[in-house]
Amino acid sequence: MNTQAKSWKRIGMCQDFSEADIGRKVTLTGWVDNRRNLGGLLFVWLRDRSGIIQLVFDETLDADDFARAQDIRNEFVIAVQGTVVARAEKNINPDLCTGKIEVRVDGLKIISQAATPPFAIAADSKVREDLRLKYRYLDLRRADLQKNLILRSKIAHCMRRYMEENGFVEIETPMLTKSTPEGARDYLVPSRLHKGTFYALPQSPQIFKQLLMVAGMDRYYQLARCFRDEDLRADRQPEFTQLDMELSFVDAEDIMQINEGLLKQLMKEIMGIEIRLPLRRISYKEAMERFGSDKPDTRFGLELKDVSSLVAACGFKVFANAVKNGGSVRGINAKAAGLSRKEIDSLTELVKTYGAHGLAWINYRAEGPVSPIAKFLSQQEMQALLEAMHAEPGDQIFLVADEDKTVFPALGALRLELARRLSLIDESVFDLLWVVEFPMFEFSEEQNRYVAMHHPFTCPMDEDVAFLQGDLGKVRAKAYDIVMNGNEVGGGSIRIHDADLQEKIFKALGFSKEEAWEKFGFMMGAFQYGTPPHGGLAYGFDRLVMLLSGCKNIRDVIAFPKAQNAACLMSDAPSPVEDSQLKELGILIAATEEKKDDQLK
RNA sequence: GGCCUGGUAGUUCAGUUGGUUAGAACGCUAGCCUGUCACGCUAGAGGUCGAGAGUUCGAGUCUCUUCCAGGUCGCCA
Repeated sequence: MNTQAKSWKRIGMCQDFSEADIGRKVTLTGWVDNRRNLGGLLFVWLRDRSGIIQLVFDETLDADDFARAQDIRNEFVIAVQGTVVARAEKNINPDLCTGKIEVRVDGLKIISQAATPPFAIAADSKVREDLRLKYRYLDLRRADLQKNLILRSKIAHCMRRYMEENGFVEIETPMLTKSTPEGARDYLVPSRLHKGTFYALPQSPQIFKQLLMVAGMDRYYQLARCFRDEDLRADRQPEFTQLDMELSFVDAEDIMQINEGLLKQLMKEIMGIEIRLPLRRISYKEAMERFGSDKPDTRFGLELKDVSSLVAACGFKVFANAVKNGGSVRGINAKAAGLSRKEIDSLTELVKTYGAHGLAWINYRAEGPVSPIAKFLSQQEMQALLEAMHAEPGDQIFLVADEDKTVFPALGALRLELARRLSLIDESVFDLLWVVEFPMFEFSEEQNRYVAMHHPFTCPMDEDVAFLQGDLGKVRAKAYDIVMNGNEVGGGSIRIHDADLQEKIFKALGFSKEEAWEKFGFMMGAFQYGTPPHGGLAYGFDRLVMLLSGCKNIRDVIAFPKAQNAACLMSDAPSPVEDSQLKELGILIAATEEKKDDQLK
């Protein structure tokens, strides 16, 4: 071999080379992406994180090397030495960044052979999700996933830079923390030194960041790992990352302003989009009434209309009763939708999953309205209804009648589904807005009491404090969510820094002073020693990256995500542990069905 | 916990009313090939139809149970 004495250290990555390097002697390393063997001539695409460059092996190569080149297979890791040469005009590949050049190989080293991968390593390959997750390290070789992780890193860097420039200090908070009631299920970690007790992994750094304000750190931020033991969704993983921040001596206005600055910088640097400030703000009430959602997608219309008063006295019992019982009848006008009966049936199934009992519809044809509820309505009632819905011939009206807490989500979901089916969403638009004036409390049927909608340290709006002794449902919070394209990407609030007010809130939530001290004592204790007014916000970092990368699933922006059942298909976590480990922790596992079966054998 | 969709070759999928030996493309193996870039040509290997039970003369196809994956409602302060 004529090149043995030379170094095999690469002098650059695959995509670093261009026509400017023609004639240059190079050493390259990477994975074999693809090969085309023409007998006396062999083409290999060499791939690394940067991209692809074509290698040519031909008769000018040492005979030994050429023979070994025949053994090269996809995904082998190789090193080559050679010369960058120009491609003839007719051989230029316009789809490749390096398509005008190639490397004429004069030395080959097979660094690592590869078994045939279980699926093709290609950007567009459709592969079963469980296979992708089991062989995640191969899946991550795909250019599109690598692109996502690189974008994720860029976004994190952009955020950190903005925070540092604005006087924030990055501080790490503990992962082994105290389990607190309220909120999501905790992931628990048993303690060896204190048998029978458990740490909890943080659902968020909430309490610690507030204590940092008590400590006088003034402005804190962290790219914080968080854990919630709840069921997964396409945009929800059990462990995830937040950009978390907390600021002292601020009001909601200050926090929104500083975050608008962050969003502006982010959109400009990452997406090349100039957003106009200040961002739109709408109240929770308005969001629900107009869009049926507290995270409205306002890139399209199809707004909800309240027609309760028009049908309160009509002959259709479902409508009349809904209004009589304090609920409402609301509708959406699907302009010129032209949906078939079958499609309407599938929409009915959709609203039923949100608890609606049915979906009333009206096809407003040129010759008049056609509807299964037409026979229950007088001509005047129908006319008033159509007018209220701004109906024109060709439109389809959909109506849901129930309690508001059912009507809103049902119509909110229907609105999104209609937009998808009618292709009303412009995917190139980024729609950012604040939703403000959230309710402080929501009634939990399960616990038969009011619970904090955000968390119990959220400050109520000044003008609503009086309602704390009365109608808790009326109390609004100094809380705000940032919504992007119908997704909640961040949320926060002004916190309570006044012990008396905090006590009132706990009382409203049904905690005695003793209970509150037992659960949150270290925090309430801290607040006795001089607490600045403070508030903060946290972004769902993974979700934000997902939206900015255009991905539909949060797994595609996380290096090693969990499957839908929260398991890691690659490492097989969670898994049983050795009995000795359990013994050391003082833990006994209650017999499961499986174990009982084993014992019977 | 509920609902919906899917599971057939290594991968992506087709498989009609239950009926002969379950197919295609890509990938893989071998051979040929000096300008390929979705290389081409020839030949070949590769299947517990997710698993179990049932109906039937006969099940990839029908029924039940179950496992796995995805989506979703509940849940996610």
